[in-house]
Amino acid sequence: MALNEKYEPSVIEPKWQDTWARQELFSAGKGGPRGKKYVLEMLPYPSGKMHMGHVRNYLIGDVLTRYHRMQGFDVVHPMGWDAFGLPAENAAIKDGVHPATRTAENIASFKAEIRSLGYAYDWALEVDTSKPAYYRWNQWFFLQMLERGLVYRRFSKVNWCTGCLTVIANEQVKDGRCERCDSAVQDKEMPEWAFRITKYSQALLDGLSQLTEWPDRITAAQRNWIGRSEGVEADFAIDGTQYSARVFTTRVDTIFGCTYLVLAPDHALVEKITAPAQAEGVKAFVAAMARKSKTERTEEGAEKEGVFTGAYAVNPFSGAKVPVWIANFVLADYGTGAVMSVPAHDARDFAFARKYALALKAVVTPSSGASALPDAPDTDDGVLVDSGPYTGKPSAEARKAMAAWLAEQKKGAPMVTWRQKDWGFSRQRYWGTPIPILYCEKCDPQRHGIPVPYAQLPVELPDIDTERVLTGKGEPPLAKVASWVNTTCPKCGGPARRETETMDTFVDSCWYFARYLSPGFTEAPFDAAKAKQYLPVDVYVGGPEHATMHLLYFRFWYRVMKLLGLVEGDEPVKRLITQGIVNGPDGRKMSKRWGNVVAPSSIVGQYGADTCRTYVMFAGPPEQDFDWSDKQVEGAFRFLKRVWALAYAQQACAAVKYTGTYDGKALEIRRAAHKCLKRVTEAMERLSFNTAIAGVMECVNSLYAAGEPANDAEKSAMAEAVRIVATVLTPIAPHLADEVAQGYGAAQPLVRSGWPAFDPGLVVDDVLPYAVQVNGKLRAEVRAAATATEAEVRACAEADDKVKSALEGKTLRKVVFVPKRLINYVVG
RNA sequence: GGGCGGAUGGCGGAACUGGUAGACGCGCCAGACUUAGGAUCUGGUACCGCAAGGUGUGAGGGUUCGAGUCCCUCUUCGCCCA
Repeated sequence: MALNEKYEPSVIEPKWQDTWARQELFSAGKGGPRGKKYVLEMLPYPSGKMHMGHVRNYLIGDVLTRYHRMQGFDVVHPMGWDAFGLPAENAAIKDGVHPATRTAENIASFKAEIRSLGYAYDWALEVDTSKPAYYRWNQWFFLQMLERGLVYRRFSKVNWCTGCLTVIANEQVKDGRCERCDSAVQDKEMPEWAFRITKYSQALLDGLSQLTEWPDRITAAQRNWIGRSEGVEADFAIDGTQYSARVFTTRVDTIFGCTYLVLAPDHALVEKITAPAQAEGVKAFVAAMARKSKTERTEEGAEKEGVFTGAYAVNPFSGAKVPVWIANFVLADYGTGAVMSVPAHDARDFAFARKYALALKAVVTPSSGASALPDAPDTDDGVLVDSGPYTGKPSAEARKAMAAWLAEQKKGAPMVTWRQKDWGFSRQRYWGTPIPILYCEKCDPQRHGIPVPYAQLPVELPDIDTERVLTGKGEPPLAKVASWVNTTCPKCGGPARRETETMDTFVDSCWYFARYLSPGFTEAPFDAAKAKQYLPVDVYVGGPEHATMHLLYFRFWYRVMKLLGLVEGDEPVKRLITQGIVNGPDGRKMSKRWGNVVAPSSIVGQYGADTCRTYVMFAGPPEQDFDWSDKQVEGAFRFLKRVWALAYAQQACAAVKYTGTYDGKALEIRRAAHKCLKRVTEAMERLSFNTAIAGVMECVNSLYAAGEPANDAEKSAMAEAVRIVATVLTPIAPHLADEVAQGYGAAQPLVRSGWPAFDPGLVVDDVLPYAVQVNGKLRAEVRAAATATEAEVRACAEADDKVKSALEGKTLRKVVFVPKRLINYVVG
C-alpha cells in the first residue's frame, strides 16, 4: 500500500491500534525462543484523565515490551486498576454518585486514553481490584494470615486523618498532614487490624542485598525505614520505689555519662513515680502532649520541652542517682519509651541539658583526639574514661562487655529494635475490601472477632443508597447498612454483626501482579503454575515515591505468599526502574494550581501519539526529572515528518531487486543504517532511550545527505536503510513505523518481524581519525587505517606542520599510542 | 543532622571500561526555494580573539603521558528520612 505524501497521525494511528488489537499482537503465553519477560508498571488508580507521569511510566514499559517482543521473548505486559480507594468515595460524598459507577466511568476513559497512545497491553489479563472476584482473595489472604498470627487486632494510637475521616498508615503521613488530602493528622486511640510485617523486618532487610538491579536510593530508603538498631536494654531502679525504668540505648558505652533519664509523657511509670511537689506540672505537661500528634512533637525544629518528675533513677553500673524527666521527644511506642540521657555524647540530650541546665559528664574521648566539648557533644566512638572497670576500653569493646554484664546481673540484655512498625490496615470507609470478621456476643464476648468461614467468601460489599450511607460523617459507612451488618454467627447460629472496617488499598497492590497471570482463576488467588512460569517480574516501572510503602508491603506479601506455597523465591521484582517527574514548562510540578498542566490527550490530538512518545523518551534518561518543552515537542514532530518524507520520497526503491555488491555511496548508505542499528540496540540494552532516538536521527540525517539514489545498488541500499529506520523506531513510534514498513512491502506488523542483527562488517570504518597530542594537549588530527601500528601513525603525525613545530627543539621522553584513538608525545 | 542523586554551551542533554568534551534536539545566525512563510531544505553556532593562538565540564587540590570520568576538601541544588 502506497504511502500518502502527508504524514497524518490522526489517520494512521487508530488504524494500527485496531490492527494490533485484532491480531492480539501483545497477548502473552505464545512462547518465544528466548524465554519469558514480565514487564510491569505500577497498578494505577483510575482517575478520569491520564497525566504525563502516567504517559512516561507506561511508555518505559511499552518500549521495553515491544523491544523484547521483537527480540523473541514471550513478554507479559498487563494492565489493571487499583479501583478501590478514597477519591471515588470522597467524590461520592460530594455528588452522590456511587463509587462503583464513578470508578467504572473513570476506567473507561482512562483505558481509551491508554489505547490512544498505542500502548501494547494484553487486555485479556486486565484486573479490577474492586470486583469480588479479586477482593475475595484479599479476604482469603487475611484469613490465612490470621491463622498464622500474621494478622491481629490491637488497640493503639493511630494516625487519624481529619479530612478523610479514616486511619492512615505511618507511611502516608507527611509533615503531620495526610499525604492524600493534606488535612491535619491526629493521634487517636482505637482498635485496628494490623499485619505483623515486623516479623519480617530482618528478612526484608536482608533481602535488599539481592536487589542489585534496584536503584540505590530505593533500597537505602527501605533500609532506613526498617531502621534496625542494635543496642541494649538496661534497667534503672527508681529510687525509693519498687519500680524500675527500662531504657533502650545503642550507646551503652556512654552510660557512665548518664546524667538524667527521660520518659515518654505517656509512659506507664509517670503517674506512679511523680513526686507530689511536681504532680501539677507533670499533669499539665502530659495533658498538653496528649493534644499533639507525635509528628508535631518530634518534627524538626520542634522545641525540646520537658519537666522534672521529682523522682530519681539509679544507674545500674555506677549507682549514681540521676533525675527523671519527661519530654516531648521521647515516644512511648519506640523502643521502651524511656531513654538514658548522656548530654556529653548525644546531640539531642545535649540540647535538652543546655536548655534545662542539667549536668554533663564526658566519658568517651573521641578517636580524633579533638573534643568538641563543652560547645557541642562528642558523638563519635572513642576510648572510655571515668567509667569504672571499663575505663580505657574502646567503645565497641565496651558495648559488648557492658551488655554481657547487664545480662549476667539480670539488669538488661542485648536488644535489637526496629523503626518499622506493624502495618495497621483498618480503614473506616466503604469503598474497600470488607474485613471478613464477625462479632457474636455469645461466642465472642471479648470481641476478638470470629473469622468468616472460607466457604462464605467473598464477603461482598453491600449495594448502598449512596446519599444516605456516604455522608462523610459519623460511624463507618458500612455500620449504617443494617441489612448487611446483621448476620448469623457461624458457630452458634445466633445473631452476629459484621466488622464494618475495610482494608487499606495497599493490600490490593500487594499481589495483583500475580493475579494478572491467571485473572479468572477461582481455586486460589492465582494459578501457582503460571506464577512459577512467569514470576518474578523482570522489569517493574513506577514512581520512587512508593519506596517505603507499596514497594515494602509487596515484598512482605511475597514472602507470605511463599509461606503459603503460592510462589517460589523471595523477591517479587528483579529490576526496578523509577521514572522521574515530568514538570510543567515553568519547571514547577504540573498542577491545576499553577495552570501548567499539559494534557496527554491534547498532545495526541495536535501531533499524534508517536510524537508524544518520541518527545517524552527523547527528553532525558528515564530516572531523571524533566521540564515539559513545547518547542522540543515540535522538534520530535519535525523528526517524524522527516522520516515520513524520506520514506515517501524513496518509496520506489522498495521494489528494486539488487543482488550485486555495494560500494561508494551505496556502501555509505548501508554503513549508516547498520551503525544506527548497532547504536540503537546498545542504547536499548542500557535503557538509554534518548540516545537511541539520537542514533536514529543521525541516520536519517545521513540518508538525507546522501541525496537521490542514482542506481539499483543505491536504491536497494536506501530501501534497506528506510526499513531499518522503521524497525528501530518500532518501540518508540510504532504507528509510523508500521505504516512505513507496510509501504515498503511488509506483510505484518514490525513487532512480528523481529529485531535484526547488524552486519559487523558494516559498522567498522577502515580509516579513522587519530588525535595527536603533545603533552596531553591536542595539536592535530590525522587520518590513518584502523589497523595502523604505532609507527605508521607516528609517521603520519610527524608529517603534520603543527605537530612538527610543537615537537621542535624538545626531547622526546615517551610516546603513548592508543590503537584506533590517539597518539600522545611526551616531551621535556 | 543522616542518606541518595545532580551541577557539562543560551536551553534539554551526549561522552560505554580514564583517551579528540559538547553527539542528538531546541534556540539563534546565514543562505536556498518561495508572492509570502512561524512550512521545507542546506550551512554555521562552547567561550575569548581579526588571526595565530588561548581558555574551558560548580570551586580548590591530588593521581596520571592523558581526568567531565578516579581520590581528597569545599560550595550549591534537588529528593528522601529524622
